Amino acid sequence: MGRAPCCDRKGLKKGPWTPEEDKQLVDFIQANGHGSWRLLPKLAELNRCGKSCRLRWTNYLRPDIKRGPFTAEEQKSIVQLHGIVGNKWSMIAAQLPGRTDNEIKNYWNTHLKKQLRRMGLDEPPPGPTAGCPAARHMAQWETARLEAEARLSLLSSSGAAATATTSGSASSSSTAAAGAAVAERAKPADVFLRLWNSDIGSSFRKAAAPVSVKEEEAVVPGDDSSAASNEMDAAAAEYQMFLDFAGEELGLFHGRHGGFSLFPPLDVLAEASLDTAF
DNA sequence: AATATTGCCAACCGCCGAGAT
DNA sequence: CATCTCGGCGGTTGGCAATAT
Repeated sequence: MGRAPCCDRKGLKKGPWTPEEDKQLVDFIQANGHGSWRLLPKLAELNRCGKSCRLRWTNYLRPDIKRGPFTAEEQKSIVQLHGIVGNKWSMIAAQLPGRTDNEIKNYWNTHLKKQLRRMGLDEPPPGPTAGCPAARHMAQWETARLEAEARLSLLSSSGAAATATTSGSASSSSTAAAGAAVAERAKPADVFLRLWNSDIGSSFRKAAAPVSVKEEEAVVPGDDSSAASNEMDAAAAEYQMFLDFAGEELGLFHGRHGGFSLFPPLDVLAEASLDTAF
């Protein structure tokens, strides 16, 4: 019953790959394709588990992998996407051509997480709402919102007097409202703001806010948590609506724009071509 | 110069869903 | 339908390099 065993787990080499092993693997895949990873090590005469070969190929040897430091645009995309989908590294990687999920995960854990922590925007401490995706991602959401506002002031400064709202991470919904007002006047091709100012964004904000506040409250064991639980469910539902909206309306997770970023480059933004965004 | 500490990242581990038998 | 593996994913770790003391 079932398939044949994956591989003989005895005597297989582990640890860092040597240049010779790399060459063997690359030569074989370029000549034959990887086909079945289970059979590959035997066919390529590698003393490695198929899983190890797959990992080495996808994370390091693949010819289309982009090496080198992350660009500012890539960093932004990672932060924004992480704010939306969380630790779905493969999903984030799919939007960043040439980058692997492992690379992005490492970069997040070693660089971006620290940056956000310095800004006071790291994930909330474990608590009663730790499992609520809406609460968990509000900090990153806020990061993206602040950038949208900064871009708005740049855009509006060319026409009318700029009402810059870059007041830092402590800014509240009032600055969001100010940003929305400017957005209404400027009609920018800003995907984020369109989303933020939509009914979906509005209901998401309303649903998420009480959860964030509750997060700071201590929970006494034995308390009736059904009310809080209901709010968590509501916030999660709103969050799901946002995800659906982002995915279906914006083509966020289908690479429709080829190399996704919520924020197009400023020069593109200045041309304000809505057709390219939707 | 020697040692300790910190940061980085390649690779491993364990879990899970899909699919084969 | 049950059982089992494969392939893929996210979390974690170990070792090396860089930096600080």
